[in-house]
Amino acid sequence: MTELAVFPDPYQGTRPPNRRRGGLADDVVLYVREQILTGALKPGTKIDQEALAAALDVSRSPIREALVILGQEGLLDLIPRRGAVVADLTPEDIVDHYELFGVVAGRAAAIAANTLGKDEIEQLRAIHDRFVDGTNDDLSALNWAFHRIINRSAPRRTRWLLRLLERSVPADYYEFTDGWDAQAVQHHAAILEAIVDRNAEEARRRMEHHLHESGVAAVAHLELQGFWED
Amino acid sequence: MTELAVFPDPYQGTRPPNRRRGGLADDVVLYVREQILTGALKPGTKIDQEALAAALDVSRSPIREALVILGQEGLLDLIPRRGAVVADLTPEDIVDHYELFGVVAGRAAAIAANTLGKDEIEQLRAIHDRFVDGTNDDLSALNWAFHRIINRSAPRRTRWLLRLLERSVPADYYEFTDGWDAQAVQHHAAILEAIVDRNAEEARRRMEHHLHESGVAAVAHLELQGFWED
DNA sequence: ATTTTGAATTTTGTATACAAAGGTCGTTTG
DNA sequence: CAAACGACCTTTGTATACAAAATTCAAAAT
Repeated sequence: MTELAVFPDPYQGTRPPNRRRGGLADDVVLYVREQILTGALKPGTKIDQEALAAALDVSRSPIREALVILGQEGLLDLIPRRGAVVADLTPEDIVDHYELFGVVAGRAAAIAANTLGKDEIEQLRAIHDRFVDGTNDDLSALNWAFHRIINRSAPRRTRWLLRLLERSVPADYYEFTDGWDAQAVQHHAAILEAIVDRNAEEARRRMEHHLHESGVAAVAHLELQGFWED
Repeated sequence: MTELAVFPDPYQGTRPPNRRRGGLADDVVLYVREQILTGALKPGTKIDQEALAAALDVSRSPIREALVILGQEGLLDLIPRRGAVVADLTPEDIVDHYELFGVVAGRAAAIAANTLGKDEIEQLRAIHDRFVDGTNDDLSALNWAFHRIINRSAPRRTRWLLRLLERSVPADYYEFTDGWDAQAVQHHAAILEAIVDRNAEEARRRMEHHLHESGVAAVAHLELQGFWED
């Protein structure tokens, strides 16, 4: 099946060119997740394993493993002996999800404020400067790099949870929501300032606020896209 | 294979007596998770699918689905074409995990302080009173009931994450750690008070503190059990 | 003696086969 | 006419078979 690059790939380039990453299940996960998050698969829709297998030209084995993963992510409801259905994703769910993202990323920001080295703070500032500039760069990559430096300072389990929360939610709103870049620049600036000041509590609050606003933007984006039509 | 009841089951009694819940994969998950969390399976140990299948007398299909789930929970590292390895679980990981548990449960507590009805608060107080009394009751069940009422008030996604965080960590420390019951009573009392006072920020702080201390207790319990020996 | 190489073996990943539970739809019965 | 029943079909869950990658281990080369 075709490989769809939906999210930034930290392993980019570090992997032999034409070698597949994981198994077919990973591809199925990416495909179905995309279908759900773009609204192509509406909540309540039953996943027909056989049909999906036929459509993607794989057997049911990798399909089933993919469904298990998406079930764990909360994007599918797996009902024993009755199959998988697309989970209900209301605006409240999205807001709630980003709120959770906020408290976890906020924890990471607080840790970053306490532990980031002078050099890492310089990196952060350099990335932020390019983000402010806004020309000659992929903004979403810079946004990702900014958060990456902060999150890297958090302990392992926190990084694990951040990755999980990042996956199961639409990630392309910042490319389309009008005025979001300007807002994000403000937020990042405030977060950076708090980190420079070694003010952990303020860094936490500002990161929570940033993610809260991200949630609002994500909901607006989905509504505009007709995610909740019909 | 034998069914091992490790965690409290909210569906207890609401399900036809002799009917299995999910598939065999669920049983495998419970079994392997228990093996990992009790230290029977040490970090770094490779999971032999064939051997596990033989040991539990099932085929590799449910085994593989179980490994995927445990991989998502962070208890196994799944390396493509190379198999599953028991993940490293250091004291720092446990502490970090409970800290995360804390910020999420803290969010739930804050919401509870704002939204719980008078009747629900009465239920909470009733359960807490029995918890304080300490006789004629299963303390761990009461502990669970206390948190359940609070968590029920949180939105769906938050409840989902709480369930996830609850699973992948040892849950029986409170039965063995000396003096834990007394501490838990104090914590619960403080949380209840903040909720009664409709003081959301205080409820959050106290819940975070409660989970933080739980993490400390969990680490102490694991250390006492020789979880990190050899 | 250490490293390298490559066939044999093991183990994973995927496909297919089979058993059983769930759903469908027409018939029957009150 | 509505509800209950049941034979038929569909779909899931599990087992098995097969292909390909990884590991092992012994022999050869440096």
